[in-house]
Amino acid sequence: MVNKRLPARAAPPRAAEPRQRDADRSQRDILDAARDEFALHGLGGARMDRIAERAGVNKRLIYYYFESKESLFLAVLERAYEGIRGEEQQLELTQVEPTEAIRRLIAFTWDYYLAHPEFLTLLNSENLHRARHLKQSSKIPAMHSPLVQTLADVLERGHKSGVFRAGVDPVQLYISIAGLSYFYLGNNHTLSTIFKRSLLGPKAKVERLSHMTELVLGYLVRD
Amino acid sequence: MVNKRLPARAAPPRAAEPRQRDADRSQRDILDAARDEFALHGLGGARMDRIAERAGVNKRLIYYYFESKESLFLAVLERAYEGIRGEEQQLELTQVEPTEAIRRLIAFTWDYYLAHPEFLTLLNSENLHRARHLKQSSKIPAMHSPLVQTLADVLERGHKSGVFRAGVDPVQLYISIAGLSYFYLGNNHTLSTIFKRSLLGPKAKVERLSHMTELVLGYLVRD
Amino acid sequence: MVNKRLPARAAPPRAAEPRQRDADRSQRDILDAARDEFALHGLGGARMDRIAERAGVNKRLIYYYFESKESLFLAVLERAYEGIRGEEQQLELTQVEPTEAIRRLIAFTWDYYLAHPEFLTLLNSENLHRARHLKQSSKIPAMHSPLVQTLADVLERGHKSGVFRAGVDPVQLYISIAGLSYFYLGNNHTLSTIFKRSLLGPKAKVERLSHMTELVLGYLVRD
Amino acid sequence: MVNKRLPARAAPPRAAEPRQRDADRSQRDILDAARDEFALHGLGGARMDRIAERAGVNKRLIYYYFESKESLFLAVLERAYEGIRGEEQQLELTQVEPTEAIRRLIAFTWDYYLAHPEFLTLLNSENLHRARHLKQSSKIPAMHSPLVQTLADVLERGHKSGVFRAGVDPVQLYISIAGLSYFYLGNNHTLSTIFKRSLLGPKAKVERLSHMTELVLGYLVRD
DNA sequence: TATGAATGAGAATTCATTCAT
DNA sequence: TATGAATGAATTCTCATTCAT
Repeated sequence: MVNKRLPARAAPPRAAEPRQRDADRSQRDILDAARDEFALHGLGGARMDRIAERAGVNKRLIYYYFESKESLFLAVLERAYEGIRGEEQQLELTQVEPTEAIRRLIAFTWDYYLAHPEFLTLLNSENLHRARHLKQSSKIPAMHSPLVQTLADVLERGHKSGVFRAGVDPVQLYISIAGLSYFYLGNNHTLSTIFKRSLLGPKAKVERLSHMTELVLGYLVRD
Repeated sequence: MVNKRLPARAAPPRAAEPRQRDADRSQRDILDAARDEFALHGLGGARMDRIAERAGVNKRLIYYYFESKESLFLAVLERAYEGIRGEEQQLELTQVEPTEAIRRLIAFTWDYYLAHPEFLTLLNSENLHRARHLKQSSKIPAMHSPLVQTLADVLERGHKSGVFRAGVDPVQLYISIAGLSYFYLGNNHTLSTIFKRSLLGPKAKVERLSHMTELVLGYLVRD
Repeated sequence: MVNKRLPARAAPPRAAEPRQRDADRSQRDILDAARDEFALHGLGGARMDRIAERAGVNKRLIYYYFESKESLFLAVLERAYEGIRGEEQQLELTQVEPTEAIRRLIAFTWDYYLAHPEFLTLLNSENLHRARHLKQSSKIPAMHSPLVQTLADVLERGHKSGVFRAGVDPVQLYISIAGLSYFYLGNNHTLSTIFKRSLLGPKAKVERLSHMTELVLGYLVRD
Repeated sequence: MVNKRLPARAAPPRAAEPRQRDADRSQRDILDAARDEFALHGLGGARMDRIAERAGVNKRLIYYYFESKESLFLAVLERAYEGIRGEEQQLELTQVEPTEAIRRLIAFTWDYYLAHPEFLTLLNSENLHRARHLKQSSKIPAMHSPLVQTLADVLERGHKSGVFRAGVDPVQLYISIAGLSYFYLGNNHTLSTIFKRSLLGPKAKVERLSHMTELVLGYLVRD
């Protein structure tokens, strides 16, 4: 039941017969399993045993490819950022009208978080650890310059065409767009409990997305 | 020669001589220590040993007052919600103009999260555990009806006086207001790393607060 | 069979019923067991499991009293030095004639090493680790000043009374006296194998002691 | 992203490209590496991984040439004894005056131990294991008969010419000569710590050698 | 002859919790 | 109310060794 939250994505091999000697496949399986385990239990609560079992590999193999639990976590984190930033870049925000670009970005963020709840949990874990792992990675910060660049371009175009208000900081806006989805989805368990209301029903989801879109565009678009 | 005779550890926060027998004080100290420990390390990473040491009590005493780590966590969580909701109620949002009420709520949320970073971490932990503890508490949901009530009242007054737009869901709006601060502050470690930019300098803080206020009011206020 | 080498000295309690709550006794039992285990297998080869079993305590208790394997090793080492230096001081070398004092010291060293083979092995281990643990102890070097003092006194008295040669360095001499027994006993397994000759039979022991005594006195005493 | 792709370890001592197929060279490299590793960490503390890395060969190759860690240790031990006994035989002790022969033997032993500290550590390890490996070797004891023979000859010649005292057991004397250097050098870390004095400075070394020589000759030579 | 992939059986250490006083 | 002593069940990580090519 606990596992249900995470889509079964590439069911682990779990084969009883001796594992294929396929280094790449083994590493991928380990990373997939680790991502799910870390997402489900956090860094501290994750168990190397369970990761091995999920991945269908011998526990020792994890240490063969990844040095320790911590560096495995970093590897998972890097893959996670690669995932979202990679898809994000395919939105082609610079090719469409500014208003449409903002709509797309909000919807994409919302959909991605919905489809990848583990991403939220991983970030929470990493923040609990004060970005200790992230700070060892040079790859990750590099992925974010284009994002800021793109958003700045959208905002500028919007302003120049007289549609958007002036003086909007792209980083500030990005954090707001992300935060609107992040908090709703990542804290959905406590929120739905304290407000006694389902947040993930089909209707609720539609409503949230339009609320967020209206909120952001209501602010950006000047009349 | 042996450990117990030469306690080389960092000097305990409280006196070494047997603790005064003060039940209330002990419980409070335990809760404070637990809150800090859970905030710093999450539920999984928290150590009963450290809580006892921080609280200056014998570990056994924690079990005397609180049944287990889990129920200690719940007690901490209840106190945390009591804290924020209690202060929130003193904002007297129903007594002031709708626009001012929204400003106050945004600023209060921001300031409270800033002053109580442990609140964010506790919520993250609780969500990681799918609100398992919260669901055992009847006190907490009860605290939130007035909040929704109050916000609904503000929105209605704003609409009736022709200032606010119509059809705004108070829960939806509350989640947005909270999320805007929550994500920025709770994920500050990863965000400042990936965006290579300090988020907690005096100037950055002022800017964030006005960005959030403009965002929300830019959406709510109709022209 | 392997255990036979070390005298059973204070048979471990090994009781099945819950252990007495006697902190001192527990610590002593652990130290005794650790000494035997370290002596038998070296630091690297020693097993915390076996120490716990030998001591008749729960493995966890070892960590309760001693921080780690390494600091347990240091505690054992300190006790070992205390043992030999303590007995040595009761020889009253300053009270007897110089020649007799040297005889006594040689015989004592020989007998002590014979009775405490673990002392030799512990020192070997510590040297393998480049005295890493010893260097953390301030107690141990302090124990050795009196020894050097005493030996210096003996040598000086011997010289003044015209019996001993002049210019003998007490540290140098002590190392020689210790080394003569140490190598013979500590390397007895390889030596008896390569020389195809028992070194620990009653006759061999008598012969070794008189050889060493003649060697040292033959050098010291001038004619 | 993963370990195996970014080998961050200290650059291996040998080339990374597949090793030349040179059976003799590989075996020699393995033995050298194993000797160093065993000397540094003892049998129990030695790591097959490190030996392979040090030797610049694949770990599997060690098992190809040497059956197991234990038999590798024996091979190392045999080479070590061959080394010292081989050089010793070139001293030509039977060709020189008895007094000079003894001087040479003492100096050689001292110098050899100084130049080959690993020899001492290997012997310590082997004695810790009660000469378990040595006992499987027939080669090693055979190397020692000539040594005893030679020393017996020196002693007899010395006695016959009226220079040496009578009744000196060559094995006994050899053990003493070896022990005087062995203990000083092999236990140098603990000794220099407890006596708070450097034992390996140039002056200290000269003094030790003359002390040992005087000690032994003071005993042997009759007046 | 040579190697990368894989593993089972431990190893030290940790942790929440209970016992006895 | 308060505490020092004690523990069973994990948990991460290690290690010599074997498999498949």
